[in-house]
Amino acid sequence: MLGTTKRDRAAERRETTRREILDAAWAIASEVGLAQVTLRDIAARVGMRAPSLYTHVDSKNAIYDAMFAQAWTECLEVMRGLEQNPPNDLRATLRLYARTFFDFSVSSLARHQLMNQRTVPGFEPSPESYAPAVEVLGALRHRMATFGVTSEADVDLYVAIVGGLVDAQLANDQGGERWRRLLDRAVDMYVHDLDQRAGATSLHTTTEDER
Amino acid sequence: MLGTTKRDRAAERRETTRREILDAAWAIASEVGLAQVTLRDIAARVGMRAPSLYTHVDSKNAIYDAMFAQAWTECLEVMRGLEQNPPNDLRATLRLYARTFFDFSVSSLARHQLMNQRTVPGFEPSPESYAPAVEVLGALRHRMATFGVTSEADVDLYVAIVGGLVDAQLANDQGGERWRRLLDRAVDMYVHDLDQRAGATSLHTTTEDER
DNA sequence: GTCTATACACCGATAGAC
DNA sequence: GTCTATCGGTGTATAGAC
Repeated sequence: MLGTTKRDRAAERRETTRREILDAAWAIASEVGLAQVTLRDIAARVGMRAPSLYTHVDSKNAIYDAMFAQAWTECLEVMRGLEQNPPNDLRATLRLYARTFFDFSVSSLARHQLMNQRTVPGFEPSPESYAPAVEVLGALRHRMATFGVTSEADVDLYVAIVGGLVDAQLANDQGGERWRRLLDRAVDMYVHDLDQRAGATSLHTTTEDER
Repeated sequence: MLGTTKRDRAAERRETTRREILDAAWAIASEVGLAQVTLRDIAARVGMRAPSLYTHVDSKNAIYDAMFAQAWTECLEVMRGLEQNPPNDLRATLRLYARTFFDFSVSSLARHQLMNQRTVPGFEPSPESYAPAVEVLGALRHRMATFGVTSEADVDLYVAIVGGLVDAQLANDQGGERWRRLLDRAVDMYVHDLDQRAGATSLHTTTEDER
């Protein structure tokens, strides 16, 4: 049917333009900073005037929202990729997850600020865009549960430690490895704490002392 | 001398006005958010027009800079206050420092954003304003050194852990205690790791300086 | 010295012509 | 769909009143 084809082509074109807008926004964000992205700059990069963007996006924050969803979706894919050939002990798993998330986070300051910090004044992610972020945490929770780590506090502590290392790295030694070097040590000390607690409650699920 | 008195009085008045401006900025920041502070709102609160502020401050970022210095100076005083009757073992000391810094940070979101996050787009603290922040870290370093903890990595890890807990608390459970409850556990596991390493390096627990 | 009015350049967003 | 014109908002520079 011709009508359908036409409509598909139009939708496809629309999609492409939207992609170009987001790509332009990412480029500007990584060049001059996330908060320094302006609609006029985005428009100029895709060959438009600023108001024309509004036929493709609802607002500037909608652009941030789409970028937020993109970032966390990409993160989710990276973390899901780890489930292919997973390590069979807790320590190696948490080391791998920590390093993967760390490297992903540290590889783009603008993206990390969008994902994890509130560096854009008025922006609050929509529930739909927030979903993949929740899923990343859910995947981690599920993975940890297979090793018997199920308590909220245990997961919270792991998340806080890894997040703290990421933040410290980006804030104080951007492009360096000063905090990255501490990842394995931090995980080991966390796992040791878990083992100790598991021993106390006689909930031993993993063999330890590999290293 | 009359001249001197007059000049003193003028300077005093100037100082007072400056204080009022900063107080107004803090008030607005805690009410509507740090980035939502506008010169016109500050001016209105101190009974001025926006441009008049420029006779007392150099720019809006200069206001942020002064607030940054205030915040870290206050933090320094709080942390210095702990040196009055200090605990005599490492664990208790690090627990105390962590909890004190945590509670200080968590008690004002706007202040924490200004001190530790880059939530204000164009703002970068001046070296003078940054000084008290460095001093806080220096005081911690000195305190830890009295217990033989001198390596940069050891201090870095402690800072990252505490900072990670603070960020997680403010980002995910503002006003709650979900991550605050993990403070002692985190410190204990950190101290245990230190002890283990001190044992592993057999001889020197204190003379492990690096870089 | 303090403050004001005015003005400028920039921002996100809207209205309406083509 | 894209444009121009414009609105209300921002930080800030400056000239001049008191």
